[in-house]
Amino acid sequence: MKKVYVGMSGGVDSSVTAALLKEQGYEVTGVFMKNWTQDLPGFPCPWKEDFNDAKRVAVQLDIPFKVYDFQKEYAQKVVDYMLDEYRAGRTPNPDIMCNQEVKFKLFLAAALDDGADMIATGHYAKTIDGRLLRAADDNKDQTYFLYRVTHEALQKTLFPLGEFASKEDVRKEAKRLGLATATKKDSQGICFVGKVGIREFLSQYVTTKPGNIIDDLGRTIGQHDGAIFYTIGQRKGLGIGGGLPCYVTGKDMDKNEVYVTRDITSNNLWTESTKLVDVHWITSEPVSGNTYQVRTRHRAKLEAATLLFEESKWNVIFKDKLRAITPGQSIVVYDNNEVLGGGIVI
RNA sequence: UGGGGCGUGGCCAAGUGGUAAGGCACCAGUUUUUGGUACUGGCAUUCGCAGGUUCGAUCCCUGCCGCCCCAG
Repeated sequence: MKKVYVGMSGGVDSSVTAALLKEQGYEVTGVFMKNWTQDLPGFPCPWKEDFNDAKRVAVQLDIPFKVYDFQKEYAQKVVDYMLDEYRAGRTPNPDIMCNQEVKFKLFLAAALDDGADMIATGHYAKTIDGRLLRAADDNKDQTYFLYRVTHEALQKTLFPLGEFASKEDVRKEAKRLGLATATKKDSQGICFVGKVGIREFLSQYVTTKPGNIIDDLGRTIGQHDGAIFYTIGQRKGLGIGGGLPCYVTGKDMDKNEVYVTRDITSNNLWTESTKLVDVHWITSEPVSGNTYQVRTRHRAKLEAATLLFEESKWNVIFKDKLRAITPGQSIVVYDNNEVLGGGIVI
């Protein structure tokens, strides 16, 4: 009987994951990863609540329950990474880093060390022979967040929810199983900051100064309270009225300037190609010159793009120009249903 | 201080005698395990100010204030 350690966050998805595996005959142990516990002014960190929910479900399922404390590593690998990227003027994706560094590295290692044969999470994805495949439910597919997980880690991972046709089915399953978390609301936003906006979070760690908002004709048309808060394609929060909406097209951290356009078709907003850094390919790299499907943000539709390896860098040439391709964000490459890997926009 | 034009919510902007369109911004909500996007809803008892005409004025008249343009 295989021993599986299931990462239980206290949400429905991981609860169902644990329950299903147990039902399938695995020897399941629930593990709550304690990654972040700090409160922010006005926003208590929800970790305790989540912990209680996870524990509650473990008791219901009558499975062993453990807590792994990764706070130190999480702060370093995820939060510091995120802050550094923002300071550098890029827009990072901390959840991708969390999967790479914490869930599918630290957690996996600790679980194996504890005697586990496999780990499992409530991600909507499939894995076969250490390959990563899109979830059956295209609407919930979370492979975008998982492209940096290694082949070796995937070989020891189970994603039971990948076969579900919809989130509704997962909820039904949770109800059928009578899980305490069956009706718990889905979490959104960066996992560790909970309900807090990224803006409030960053404010705690960086000092910011007001600066100019400049349009494509070089005119200063407004003021912002810190370039770090803005990202490419952003519309809200600029406070500029009159005429058409404004979208951020770029920023200069040294000058503390934010650039915008009112022209939704502006070339500053639409990109036809980009280079990737820190690429990660799960089993093998793409064939240079071939066309694949890429995803430039979670839940964005797959877009055709040609991958070209030139001057030691992977270039992505989109079939159609894409909106708001943002440095620091990830582009994930798909070969039909399989995730080949991806990289970070330079 | 001669001529012309304008002043509608934070911004842009319709209306022009019958009781304030629309867009942007903003706020709220929905969607979303990143940022962001998108979607839905809310948002001027009031039209620079003061008088007058009228049953009734943002719309007509007078004066004042402010702004712009052309002449200078």
